[in-house]
Amino acid sequence: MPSEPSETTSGVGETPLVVDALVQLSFAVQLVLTRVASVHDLSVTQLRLLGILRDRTPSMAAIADVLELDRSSVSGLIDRAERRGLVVRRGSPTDARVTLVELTAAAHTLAAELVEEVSLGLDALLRPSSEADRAALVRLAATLFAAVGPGA
Amino acid sequence: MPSEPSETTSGVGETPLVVDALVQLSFAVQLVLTRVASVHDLSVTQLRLLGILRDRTPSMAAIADVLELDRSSVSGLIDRAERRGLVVRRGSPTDARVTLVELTAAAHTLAAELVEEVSLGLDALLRPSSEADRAALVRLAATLFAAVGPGA
DNA sequence: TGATTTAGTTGGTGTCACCAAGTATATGAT
DNA sequence: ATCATATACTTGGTGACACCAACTAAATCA
Repeated sequence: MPSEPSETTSGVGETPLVVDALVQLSFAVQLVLTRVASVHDLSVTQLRLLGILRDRTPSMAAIADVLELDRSSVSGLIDRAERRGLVVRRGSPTDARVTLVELTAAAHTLAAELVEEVSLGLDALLRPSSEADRAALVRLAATLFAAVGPGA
Repeated sequence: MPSEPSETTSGVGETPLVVDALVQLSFAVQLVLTRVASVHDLSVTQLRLLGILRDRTPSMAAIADVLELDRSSVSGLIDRAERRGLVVRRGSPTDARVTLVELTAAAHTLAAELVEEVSLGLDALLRPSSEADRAALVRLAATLFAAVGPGA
């Protein structure tokens, strides 16, 4: 539950502290993403989209799966991205039903900048933490990643 | 956000891994929040709002500060929450300009359920990780708050 | 008192996410 | 080979959310 720093009364199991920490951390990261995105006049979703397309050219359906969005949501998302010159729709050579989505050259450049800026923002967030704790975070995310699957 | 060597990063060395981990983790948490919220027909923002109001009765401005939202966004947020019987607007006895926002009894009950469900969801996420890594996560989040302060 | 700041609302715009319904293409069963 | 069904994507409609600019009302201070 997104609460403020302290106080987590109930809490199931015996891990309210961890739960709070996770939620807080998550919102802090989202805030960094939101800020970086907004500097470039993008939404966090568009930012995420660029991240996904940096090394892939997936179908609409594949994008919907990764983002856990409805297909129609992806249609709109790609419409807007296309209108802004960030992506191009391409037909699939093997299946006339599918549409593949590809980053434009300009968007590739932009994506690189965004990665840089997000890194800077998150580094700032992590700077006060110990190296050991950061390593633990990486392990934790890797474990989680194995269970849940690729997210962004 | 997939990684890429972020060259110019000032302080930390092998940054991209940690950055990736953080972002992945953040989206995984948001996904849990989104699901829990949607089961109760709420948005993540409303969920967050309930979390904040659980132990406070802040002014509109204070809510805007904590959530880092525009005041007008908070107006709309509270409008919708009020329409759904989750909160009540109360005038301040000391300053006729300010509006205090309070959870209804029903919303208090709901908030407790939500905390429960989020805890379950996040516990599931963390289950495969070691106790030591979870402890590191808590430390990390705590450090982060000391530096950045509440609000995220 | 009169000017300025602060609190909150309203109106307008754009993004985003959903659902239901529709088209087109592929696949499977008979 | 054909017909039913499944899959890929789009369209239209709705609502939430977030922003900005402009506005009212109440405090503050000069």
